[in-house]
Amino acid sequence: MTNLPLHLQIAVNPKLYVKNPESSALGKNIIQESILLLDEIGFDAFTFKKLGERIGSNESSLYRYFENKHKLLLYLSSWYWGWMDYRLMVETMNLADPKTKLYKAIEVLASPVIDDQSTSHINESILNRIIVLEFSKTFLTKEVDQENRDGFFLVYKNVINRLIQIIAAVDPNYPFAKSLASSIVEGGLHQHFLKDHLTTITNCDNTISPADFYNNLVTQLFTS
Amino acid sequence: MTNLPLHLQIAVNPKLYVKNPESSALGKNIIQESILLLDEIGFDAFTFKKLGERIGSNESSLYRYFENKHKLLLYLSSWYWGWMDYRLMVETMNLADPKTKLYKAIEVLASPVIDDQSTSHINESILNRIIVLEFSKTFLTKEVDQENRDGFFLVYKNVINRLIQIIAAVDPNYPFAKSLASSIVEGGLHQHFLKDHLTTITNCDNTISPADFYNNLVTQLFTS
DNA sequence: CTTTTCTAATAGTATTACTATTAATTTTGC
DNA sequence: GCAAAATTAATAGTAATACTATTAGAAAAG
Repeated sequence: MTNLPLHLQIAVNPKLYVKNPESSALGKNIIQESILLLDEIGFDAFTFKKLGERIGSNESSLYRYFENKHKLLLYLSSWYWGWMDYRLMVETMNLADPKTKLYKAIEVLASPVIDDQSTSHINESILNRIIVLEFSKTFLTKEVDQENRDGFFLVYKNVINRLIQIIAAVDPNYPFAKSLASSIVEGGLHQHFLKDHLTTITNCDNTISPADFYNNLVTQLFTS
Repeated sequence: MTNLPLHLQIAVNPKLYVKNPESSALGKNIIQESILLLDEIGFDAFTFKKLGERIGSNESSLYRYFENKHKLLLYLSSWYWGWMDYRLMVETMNLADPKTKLYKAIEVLASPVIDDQSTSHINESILNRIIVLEFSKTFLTKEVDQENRDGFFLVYKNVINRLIQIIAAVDPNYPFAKSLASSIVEGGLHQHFLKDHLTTITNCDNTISPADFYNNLVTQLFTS
């Protein structure tokens, strides 16, 4: 497990918030409790009113941090992918063999997530459950093109670009590195969802992880 | 292109509607116009009031056909996957070679969709755009387990099970047939989305289809 | 020590997602 | 051909959601 050094902060696109939640106790509380509430009741039923009640603040106070719940979810997602990008970088950094590097990257991206104790108010393992269930909803909207131009998905695309580079190092002639990389990242989340909810259409369970599936896949794909 | 014979109807789980929309002109109109409106404004902004205005009916009339917009989307999805399942069956039926069968199945599932002129009030090509953008939202909910028990995803799972059988016929010893099948179906939609909105993380475009990516993948996977 | 900034609460609005009631129309059974 | 039953549609309502504007008090800065 890659722990985040205490002096390192995940920087999130400032357009995603009205006021930086990292800048006050209330802000950190909003992040911490929104993760728990989202996990409990889901994005659909989640409202700022309910979150306000939970943290003992007025609904309107939350609007001073986030324009709406969509932006809050984008913030949490951006934080998550920033954390993933950091882990991906650190864990693959000193591996010389391209294939070993790819296996490691898949491990980081598609294995179940364990909480990183070094970040106090963010529980990564719960955040991962939220990402599995809700992340797709951040881009499956009519506003995706505008929000993409605003850079809301930059961190996510960074993660995928990092994986694209790793794949290209294994086989520079493979013509679908981008599609494979986006498939692994998105498909990893999807297989996690299936193992919890639609168990008949996945081989993944508590013993077989999505990382096993993808590692087998790339092994077959890049046997030379 | 597989056209649907005029006497064949896609049967949808009756639990998805209050009154069968195929049973009246208003019902058919609701289906036809809901597809167009969903395509125009997306599921989030879609309301029964707007749809009612568009078809010249009162909002409350629509509630006699569908409990809410989530059920309407489930209905449209179920119809779409029923149509896909039919096409998959017909197009792969008489192919003896397992690999040819798999290639054909991937073509049907991951190529761009062309409208089937034989079904009057449903435009499959527009419906496909809706599925790409909105289908995930039918199952990424807190109610997924209950709705799965109610059989709301049976048709979708049928499609995937058909693909699992086809994969198993190519290589009975491949240990991830289920995960591969669900990856192809879900990933096909995702790659279509990326080619329209997040073009830097996919190799698919107007000349390369998601079917090309997946056909290359299974070719590498099942070289023997 | 006073001006500015920040925070929080109150109260409000427009829209959404429905439901209940009733009246009009259409279908059907005899 | 007509009365009963079923269907359809409109009106009017409600509770909740997703915000916004205003204001007053607390904290910080100059």
